[in-house]
Amino acid sequence: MNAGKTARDRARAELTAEIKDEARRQLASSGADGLSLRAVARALGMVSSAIYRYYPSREELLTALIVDAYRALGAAATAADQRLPDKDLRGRWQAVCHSVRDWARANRHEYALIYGSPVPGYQAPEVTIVEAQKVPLIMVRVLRAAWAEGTLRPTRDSAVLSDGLAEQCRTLAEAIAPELPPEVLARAIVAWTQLFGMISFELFGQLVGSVDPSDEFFTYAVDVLADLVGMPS
Amino acid sequence: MNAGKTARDRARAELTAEIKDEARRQLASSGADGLSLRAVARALGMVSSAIYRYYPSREELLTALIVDAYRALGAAATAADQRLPDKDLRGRWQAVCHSVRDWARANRHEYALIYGSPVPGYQAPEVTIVEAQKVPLIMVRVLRAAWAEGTLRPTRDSAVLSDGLAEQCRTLAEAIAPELPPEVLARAIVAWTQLFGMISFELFGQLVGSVDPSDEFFTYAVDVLADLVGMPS
DNA sequence: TCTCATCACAGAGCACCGCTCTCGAATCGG
DNA sequence: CCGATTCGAGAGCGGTGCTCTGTGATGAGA
Repeated sequence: MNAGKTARDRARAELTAEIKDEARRQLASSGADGLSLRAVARALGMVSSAIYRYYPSREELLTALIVDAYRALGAAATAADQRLPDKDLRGRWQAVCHSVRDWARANRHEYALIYGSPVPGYQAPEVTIVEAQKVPLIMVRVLRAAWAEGTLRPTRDSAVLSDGLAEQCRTLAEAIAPELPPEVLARAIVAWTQLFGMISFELFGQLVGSVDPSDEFFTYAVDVLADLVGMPS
Repeated sequence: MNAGKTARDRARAELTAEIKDEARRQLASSGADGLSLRAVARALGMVSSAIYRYYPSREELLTALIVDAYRALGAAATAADQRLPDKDLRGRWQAVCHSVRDWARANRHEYALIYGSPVPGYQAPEVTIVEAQKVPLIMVRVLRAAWAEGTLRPTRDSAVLSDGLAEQCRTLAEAIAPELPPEVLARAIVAWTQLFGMISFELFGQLVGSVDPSDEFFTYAVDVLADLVGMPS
């Protein structure tokens, strides 16, 4: 893939990657706040102004790290899903949820970077939005499989969708899962927000004093969620 | 309350408050990252080093703002709960949930400060932990009222508590609600994490492209949650 | 009321940050 | 081989948190 490129081009691609790698290392050890272009430059033995030849600003570097983080998380979830037999729907659902948590715990600062408080004034470019949809899409994929099988259980409680919400869910369904009724999608979104809510609470220290360590609580909650969306047991 | 204090003491208390107020103003407009001691000092017409007589570091100022934010949120939730008749349990539950969201939307940066990614290396002092428990305690209070009435509905799905989780819930119950069985408390924690998960997703922009605006979704989800914890309808 | 310790504040300064500009050297395409 | 482009180094700007020092105001005890 580097064939036909000049030495300069190859050097540029390599350095761009090295800068990002070093930045990721610093992100992992000191968080997004502690990531400094000057420190990255220092670690790479170059002068700080040289970095700007590769990333025009600190924000662009962070964006690159954000995209990578979403990709890595999506890959982890996909792998977890595919590791189980297609027919084991509830198992797949649970595996996906657990893989997200495992990745988040293993990459706390990268998780915080993408699911923590956004930097004020930061406008997420299109590509990050696309990557961010990966995990929910995998969750929907499992749901679709269950729906296709006809084993997805109907909802059992009193909450009903308002007209506007049903409309939003139908619009969403058109884009990602045309056959799913709005009720199913609405519950999927509940499950989605719940999943990340738990993980954020655990990682951000809100669970200290209640269910910390939270392994068993997480397993339990994932089970509750599986029931909520109607996953067959 | 200032009686018996010297002029110096009163001036000190006043300035301490003024600094915090100005800091809160800056927090509201530019977020925690943008809060600068120097800017606060400038706005107050003093030199930056003078601030350190009142707050020994930026972190201490942030801690003061964090405590205030927890207090304000707790107060909002309490007020929402008390605004409804004691007997309207489901209404109280929903009102508390909505009040949290409303407060968060009206004070985005303060919400991000307390429920977003924590500053790396930041150790929450005891007082913030106490204040942080206010909202979940109010939720538990409504639950206890329903339990006392005998109208709390039993759980209806397949998820069962593991031994360790049941033990954690019992320990927690001893501290805050001795009569509640672990199953109820476990579900309350699910609801708690779900509530803040939704709000964070909404405020941090993760809902863009699915259910944004999310008013109706939130109302729906709160209803689902009420069912989940067994709130009578 | 005088005295002396304590306190508040201004200012200078340190080390860091993101970012810009300039300049000479290396590299490239024609 | 030559002109154009790219690159790295360095200096510099304005900002940050924080420390230190000197000076004047304030307060409590004699």
